[in-house]
Amino acid sequence: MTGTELMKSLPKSKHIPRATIQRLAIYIQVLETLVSEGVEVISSDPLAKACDVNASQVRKDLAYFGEFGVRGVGYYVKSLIASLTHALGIDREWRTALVGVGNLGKAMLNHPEFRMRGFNIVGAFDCDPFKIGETVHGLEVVCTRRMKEKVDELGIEIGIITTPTERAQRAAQYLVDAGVKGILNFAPTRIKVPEHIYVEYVDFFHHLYALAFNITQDDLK
Amino acid sequence: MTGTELMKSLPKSKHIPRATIQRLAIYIQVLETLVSEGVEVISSDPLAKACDVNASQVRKDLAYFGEFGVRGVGYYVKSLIASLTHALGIDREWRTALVGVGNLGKAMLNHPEFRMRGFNIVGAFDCDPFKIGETVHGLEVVCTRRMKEKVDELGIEIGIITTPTERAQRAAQYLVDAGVKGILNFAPTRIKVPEHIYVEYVDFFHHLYALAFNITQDDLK
DNA sequence: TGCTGTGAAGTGCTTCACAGCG
DNA sequence: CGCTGTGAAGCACTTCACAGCA
Repeated sequence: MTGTELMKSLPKSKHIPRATIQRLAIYIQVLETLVSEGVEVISSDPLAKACDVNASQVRKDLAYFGEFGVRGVGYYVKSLIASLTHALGIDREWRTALVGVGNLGKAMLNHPEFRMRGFNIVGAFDCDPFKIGETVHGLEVVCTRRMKEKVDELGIEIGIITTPTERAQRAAQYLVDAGVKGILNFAPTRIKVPEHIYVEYVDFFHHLYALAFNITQDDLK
Repeated sequence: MTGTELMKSLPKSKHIPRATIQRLAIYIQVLETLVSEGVEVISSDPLAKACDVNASQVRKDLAYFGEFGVRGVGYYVKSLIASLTHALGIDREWRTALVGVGNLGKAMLNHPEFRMRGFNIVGAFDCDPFKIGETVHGLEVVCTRRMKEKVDELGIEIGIITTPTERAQRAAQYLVDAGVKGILNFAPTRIKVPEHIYVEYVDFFHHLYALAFNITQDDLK
């Protein structure tokens, strides 16, 4: 399927719910598993069950981006993956920079899936003089102050913050000043950035809180 | 404030939206920052701004759990934190087990905030014979097959999966069989568990997809 | 007076139900 | 005939607006 074909199947310019985007990521994940199992076609019902959502929800979500299904048949798995990755804008390379080369930062730099999924970490920054110059997974750790220079040079659009909590805001400021368009923040704190910069938070504690709450509720019964 | 006082301020038995629980975690995060800045009282409006939500939303969310505010004044920060952590059930120790001692797993075992926030990682499991017996951050890595024994012995209620994608389902099965009540899954795949087990997913790629989508949309304009 | 707590109104996402097409 | 795509209905969360209390 070509890019042109994909483009013409974008009839909607309506606002797309954030929840839909989140589910799209799940659909892609499940569809990739299906490919590895040799499944070629799937209808909305089993796909929905595998994703823990309603079948109408699946069809409606997909319909925001085009008509990908075949009536009476279902969706061709591989072509649907292609359509969805295109719709999300992840069918290309995204260059990212990581700030904060601690335990978590190193784990991310060594994580093979970033490259596999097109989110190349091409810059690693830290403000600790003992870490600067060190090579982690083939990448030289550079001083935070040289961020703008590197971001421009390498065409970096997304920043990943893996600093300790107290240095997250400063890392965010450096990334914003360097001109990134989005930030993935692993530090367990809110960061302040200008309106036009997108921030996504990865906070395991929020998820642990949700687990604790649900388990506690159950135990009360 | 005592536990008894907190209990009596739970007048609602209505269903609490999941979104509310997620925001509660944010409120606690921001309130903790306020404490460290020496702020003693805050009203819903500035708290809402700091959390990027509507002030009514804050008041309604808090009202699910009791009446914590003082009219004409606002909320006492420290006492509100106490009330909210109690409401979520995180004002106690939760014992957790980690499965998969790779890069990410080690980063988690070395992450000081787990203990700080009461989510003690007291068991570390792996199926790799070269890793079994190794000590990571003072914890001995134990064979996955001994999970039930250890979970019972240590009173573990929550499992954390940091295995590679393909071993996540097996890890989940071991955890379920061992009797945990909730699972935090870092592997980028859906896992199948019985109805009564809670699962939370931490998937950075989903967040990166959202960033990529938003940035792409902006660039189109 | 100032800010909370909350019924009522508003909004947007989800689910239903079925027309329409392969 | 089976399954998609979609208007309409349903439902849940969010925001408004103000009564009520410190």
